[in-house]
Amino acid sequence: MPNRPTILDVAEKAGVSKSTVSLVLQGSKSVKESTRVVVRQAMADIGYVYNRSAATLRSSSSGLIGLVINDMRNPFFTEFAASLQMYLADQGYATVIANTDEDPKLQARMIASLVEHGVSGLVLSPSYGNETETLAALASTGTPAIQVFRRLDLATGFLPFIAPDYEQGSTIATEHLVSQGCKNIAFLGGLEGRPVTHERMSGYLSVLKAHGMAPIILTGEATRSFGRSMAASLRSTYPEVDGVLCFNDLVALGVLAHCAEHGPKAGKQLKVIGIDDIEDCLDSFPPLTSVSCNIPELAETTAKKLLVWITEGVAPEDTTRLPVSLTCRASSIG
Amino acid sequence: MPNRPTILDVAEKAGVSKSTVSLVLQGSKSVKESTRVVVRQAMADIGYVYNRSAATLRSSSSGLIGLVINDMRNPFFTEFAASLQMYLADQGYATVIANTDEDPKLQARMIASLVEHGVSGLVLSPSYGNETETLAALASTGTPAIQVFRRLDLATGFLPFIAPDYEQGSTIATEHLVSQGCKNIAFLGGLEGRPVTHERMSGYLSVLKAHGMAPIILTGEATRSFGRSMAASLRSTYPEVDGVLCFNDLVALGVLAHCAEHGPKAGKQLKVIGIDDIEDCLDSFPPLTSVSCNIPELAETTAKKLLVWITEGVAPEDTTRLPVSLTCRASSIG
DNA sequence: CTGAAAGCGCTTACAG
DNA sequence: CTGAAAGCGCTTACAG
Repeated sequence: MPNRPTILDVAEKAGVSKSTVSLVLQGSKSVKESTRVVVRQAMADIGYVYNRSAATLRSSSSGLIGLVINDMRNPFFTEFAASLQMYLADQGYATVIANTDEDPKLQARMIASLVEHGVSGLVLSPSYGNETETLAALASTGTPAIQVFRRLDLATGFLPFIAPDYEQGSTIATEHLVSQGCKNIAFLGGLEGRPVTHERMSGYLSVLKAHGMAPIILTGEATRSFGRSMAASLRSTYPEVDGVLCFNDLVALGVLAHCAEHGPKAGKQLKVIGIDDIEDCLDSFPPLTSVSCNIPELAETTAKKLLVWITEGVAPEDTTRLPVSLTCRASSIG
Repeated sequence: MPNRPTILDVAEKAGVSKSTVSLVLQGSKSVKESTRVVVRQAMADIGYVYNRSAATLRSSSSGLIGLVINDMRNPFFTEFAASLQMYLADQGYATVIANTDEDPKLQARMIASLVEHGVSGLVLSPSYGNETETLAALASTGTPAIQVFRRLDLATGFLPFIAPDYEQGSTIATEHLVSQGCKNIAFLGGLEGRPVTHERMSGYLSVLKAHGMAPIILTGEATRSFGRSMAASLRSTYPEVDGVLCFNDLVALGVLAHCAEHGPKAGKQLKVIGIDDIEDCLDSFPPLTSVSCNIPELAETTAKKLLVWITEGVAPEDTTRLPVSLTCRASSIG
């Protein structure tokens, strides 16, 4: 392969100066239509490929957006990532997705790497721990960055935060369980002491209080297998429980899996609700009622605010909460 | 924020020339340990951040690897992506993950964009269709690229291919069903006419032939919901079926979901096997027997071969098949 | 082991 | 509407 052609080659082929080629590349209005056509044709003829590194160096804007995710194996995050990437691609930005697997050390390294690559902006669904390093990596260049779903304590007033209104979500979910006649409602999953756990629990607590009911709380990992095992211990320890709100859909799906195997009948004897409304909710038995966070909308909002920040220098407000709704399916009606 | 410091600032602060700083950055052996320390310290002091765009421009190696995936919502691909990224990160490469959602148009655009960004190499799990454009985008710069899992027809001899040995997988899975006493074994899922469907079917067909059994084949989408609905029609149309091999785990999990709801008893009356061995196999009811492709190993093999190609110019052989194994769980033993 | 100089492929004012 | 020139921040031979 001979040396990759440059705008100089294009300019020569098209019989214009390289500035003109550059302007065509940027879609400038000040290039005559006829020259634009000639230049485009020349590019096609000699197989020109735009070199973004050069452009980035000169203009210090890479057109690259970093997305750092704490758990890419959770379908919820995957759906968010896919939506965000689609939207950004439409706007001419490429997305670099990095998975930190809840490892804060890795998170700091990934962010540092993305910053070196000159990302124009960053979306972070953070892992907890090591906050100082993570934020230092971010602060080193002043790259616009938004945190989503979870909030790092140290980052208030520095990293704008966008998330679904989990408190509202757990409120309407718990109200729904009450209206379905549940008398003993448990909350399952979510790691103790995490802000996001408390948020998702808060509506549950206030609704129970309003109805004079006592909370039953079993915290733990947000996984299917935790859901399965908790369903078992719930049954032996609190046999009176007839409704559960789960930290997320994975936990709820684990509960349903246990019920399918050992009973009680989900939907009938035990009403189950998850949070996130991932696609798998449709295919469980019975289909899972869940608090829908409208992931595509959340992704689009995040992308829009980030792009405004990047292109116009206007940072979003410190906290944005998006409304949620309850998608009722058979697991809570019966 | 004042202008981001450059190696010139570091050099000044450390009292050396900028070449020396550059050598330190590259970990060159020819810098005295004592100067190395001084330079590193200077970097830390003034908050220096490496500018990779500049380095890329000069050295034409970006340290960026593109991963283009046809379906990021399938946990199988997510696990592959996560493994690949971890391995590459260890080697100092950042991964750009792009999802094409089975859209070949999008695939061509994504690849073109990655190439513009100067990725050092590319891993492609292709969407079918539009092959010419996809390959043209790839060929435009001669970027080393490997296709995984699926193979584009036009790409033979041009895009090396790495995949699990699906034929072997379907062979051992079908043998297992036979050894468990199944008399009527069906194959479920996978789109008609796709090479990957035929591969996964081939072992099934040959084992059935060897045992003088007649094949029962229902092709279709590789999703949970397809699995559910196919389980229903299987039961009404072929009630004699006592074993099924599914195109992938999602289909098999759909079948299990149907069985949990309507019977027959999976594992007992109907033995079910999937392919891919994703994590969810552990949490279904009953746990799903599956052909394990050893995703982390596949990811590592792919990464290693790609890096050898990039750094030493040695392309991998045209086809690499990795061995598979059967992970037996309750869905096929009863 | 370290320094001075050229150049990677673009964009960006500035003239004309 | 188009051209000539400078420069973005590195790396890379080449001297010394």
